Amino acid sequence: MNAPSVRERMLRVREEAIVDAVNSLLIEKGYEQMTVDEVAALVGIAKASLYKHFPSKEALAAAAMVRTLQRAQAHLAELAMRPVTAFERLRGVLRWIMQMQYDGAMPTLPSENSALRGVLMADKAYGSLLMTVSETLGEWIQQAQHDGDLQAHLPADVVLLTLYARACDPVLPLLKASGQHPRESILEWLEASFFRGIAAPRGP
Amino acid sequence: MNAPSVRERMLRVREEAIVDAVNSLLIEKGYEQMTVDEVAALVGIAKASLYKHFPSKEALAAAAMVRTLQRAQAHLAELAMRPVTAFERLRGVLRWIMQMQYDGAMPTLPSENSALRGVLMADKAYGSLLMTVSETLGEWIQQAQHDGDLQAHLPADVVLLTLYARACDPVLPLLKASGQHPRESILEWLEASFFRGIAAPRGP
DNA sequence: GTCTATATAGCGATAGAC
DNA sequence: GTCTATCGCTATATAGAC
Repeated sequence: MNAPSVRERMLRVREEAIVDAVNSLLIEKGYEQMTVDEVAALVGIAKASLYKHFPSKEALAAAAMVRTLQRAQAHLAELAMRPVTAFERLRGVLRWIMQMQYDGAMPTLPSENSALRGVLMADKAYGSLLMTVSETLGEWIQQAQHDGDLQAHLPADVVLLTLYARACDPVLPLLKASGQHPRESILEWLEASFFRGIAAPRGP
Repeated sequence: MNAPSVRERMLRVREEAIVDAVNSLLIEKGYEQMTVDEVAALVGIAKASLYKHFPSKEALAAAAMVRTLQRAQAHLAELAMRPVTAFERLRGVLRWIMQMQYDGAMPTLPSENSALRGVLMADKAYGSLLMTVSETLGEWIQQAQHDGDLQAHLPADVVLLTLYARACDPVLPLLKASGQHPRESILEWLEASFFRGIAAPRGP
């Protein structure tokens, strides 16, 4: 293959800037309240120019969510290379989710009745990425259960959904917004409550 | 005070029907995707008539959410009369939330970037109700920590938010929608993961 | 208070010049 | 491929008759 031409590279840079803008608006306002006019204004180009790159608002949002999933996948690949237990890898995933959320870099996954949900379910790239990621996580979950680090009686899909749900949990952003606790405390409390719950350990 | 007149009672019945419709549409589609036309159609009256009862779409949603909070408060009052520990009362609250969610009777609390959030924060009735409920729950949380049933090192506001977050957690509806597990299993798994987490109990 | 009909505004998407 | 200007639709909210 030839090296990308100058035109192609400029195109990619421009589209990356667009996806950046979409991403931050998705984080700030969510899909429904994000307007294409705002995206154009944030990128600094006219709305009509946006539509030369992406055919619809839905495609804009899908591109942003696909990029987030790609970054998640890249982080999984890093974790997979570390010589640690499956449990430690899952812990790493949770930390990554929470750090992204804390830093305001994670567009919250669409909950049940969001219009974005329908958009993503119709997007093939998103769907296949999600399947790949889920398979990797599913293997780690089963391994961690086999190692005796996760409760073995919980179905793997329950654990997987519980983990995904941390990406759209309002607790972390609300605690951050309250300004009453330092970052590390918040991350530790939420990690602990994810793995150990909030109840006191039982006596003998 | 005099007994309510026939007119007043009809008014209340009509408005109750409106709130019912709003509630089910909020559950089904969420605030942004719910249209006032749909509400009117579901109630069976003209849209203009709706606006004689409620001044805006925001007021419609707020009324529905206030009623949900009132029902929550009523359930708290029931729980407060039972001769059980604070921990058991909190467990009862969690079960109530999950049962409402499972039965499709709970409009999911608005997460960070929903327009509904701004609506509710501006609503005085909702705000004062929320404060009352939070105070009751806060007392139970502190009592349960004092009893040694909840981890004492977790700040009460973290526990409170974690509990509230169960009301907008997508895990339960997704598990229900998957159709792979019976209702009671789902409720038990989620209750257990809330209090005990998903990790296996530690060693020695 | 209920209706039909309409005003008003915002937004997704497009036309057409350059 | 970028722009300005505009279309077309939908949704909130209101006017005015009964």
